[in-house]
Amino acid sequence: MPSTRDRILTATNELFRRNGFNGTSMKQITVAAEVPMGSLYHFFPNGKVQLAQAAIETSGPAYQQLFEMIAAEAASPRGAIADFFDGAAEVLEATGFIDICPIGTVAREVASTNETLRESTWKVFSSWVSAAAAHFEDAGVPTDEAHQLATTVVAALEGGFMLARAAKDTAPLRAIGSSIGVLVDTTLARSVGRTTV
Amino acid sequence: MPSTRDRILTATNELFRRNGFNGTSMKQITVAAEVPMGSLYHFFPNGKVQLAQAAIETSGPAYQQLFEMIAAEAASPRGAIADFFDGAAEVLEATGFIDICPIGTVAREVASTNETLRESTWKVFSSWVSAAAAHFEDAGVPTDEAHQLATTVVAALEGGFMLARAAKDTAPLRAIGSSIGVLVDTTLARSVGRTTV
DNA sequence: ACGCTAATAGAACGAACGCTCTAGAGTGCA
DNA sequence: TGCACTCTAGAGCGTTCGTTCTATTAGCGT
Repeated sequence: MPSTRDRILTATNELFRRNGFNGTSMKQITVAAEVPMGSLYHFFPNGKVQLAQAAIETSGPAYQQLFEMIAAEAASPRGAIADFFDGAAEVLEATGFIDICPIGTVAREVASTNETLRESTWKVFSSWVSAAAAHFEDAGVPTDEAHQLATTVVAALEGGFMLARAAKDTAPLRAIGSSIGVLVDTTLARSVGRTTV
Repeated sequence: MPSTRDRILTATNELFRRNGFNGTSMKQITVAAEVPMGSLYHFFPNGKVQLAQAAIETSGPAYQQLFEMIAAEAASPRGAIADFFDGAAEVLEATGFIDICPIGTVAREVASTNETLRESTWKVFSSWVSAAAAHFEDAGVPTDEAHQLATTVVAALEGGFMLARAAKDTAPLRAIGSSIGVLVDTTLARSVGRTTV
């Protein structure tokens, strides 16, 4: 049995994946985490925003670690991209199209209404972009171009989650993965061509 | 002064852009639309879901019309892409980073909780994809590939909205626009090469 | 055994939620 | 003028929201 605090964070992220920030109530979280109200406010005395921030900033690095693991096992950047999108598609199907990324949903919900949470979401996204950009740089893509490509990959992934859930079908996600794979490959080929010659 | 019904729909979409579906209350809508509660339920007797559905399904075609206008004025598919993303970036800046697309936010909020609204959001997205795919086909891209590319463009656009709002900066959106422009160009070049030879 | 702090437990608060209801104002046709 | 119907108007319904509150129960160093 994980610690009370961990159970709260896990339950929060899981509920955010289904219902988002505004669609999730504190009561729901206590039920899902099997924790009394008092414990919730004991660990997060500043309430829902503080809890959401903690949930975002713990799940962010967790996803990044997952990405790194997939990237390490893949034979090439393009292979890693394919594994990302295919893996995401499988998770979507397995979970009945619950959102994969709780952060994307929350990001759009709170961007205009809560500066604290907006900054948290961006902190996570930008760290993902930096991590992906580093891999593209390693493969020979110039810094600026690598960063741009990494930004596109993250955007396409999040956009893919949205379309696949709206469609209740993984086809859009797989199509996007294929397109992004092509983009990564052509970008790499162009960069290597330039730097090698 | 637009009709009461139109004022309600406009106010609803505007509030959805800021606060999403769950973050917007019926009371807020009556205030923004300058309409009494009675009128709201007169035009949308089935309540918030019916109102949201109407808002989504009226704004969807409106955006599509805007897309078509931009596409018609652009010199090439790639130019159209650039105009889309640059235009979106300018709107974001001008409005203080209020969401451009109310549908994307709502889509992720309700996908797991309301089948009616999920279907509405997908109806809109898939019509956008079809419209974009038609343009790529006109430019010589085979049907399947055109559809895949169009899906990617929509996903990248929505993902770009998310990142730009989270960052409070249009740089991610512009970077993504540039990448997608490259992708469109290479796909077109490859298709034309194949079909011409 | 004691005292102190961390954590558990859930009832209860005022505010806000989506929605219903009844009453009246406006409009067009006979 | 009188009738029928659409629309306006907002108070008030029961429910749920995020949060606070007081009380009780573990865990642990001494």
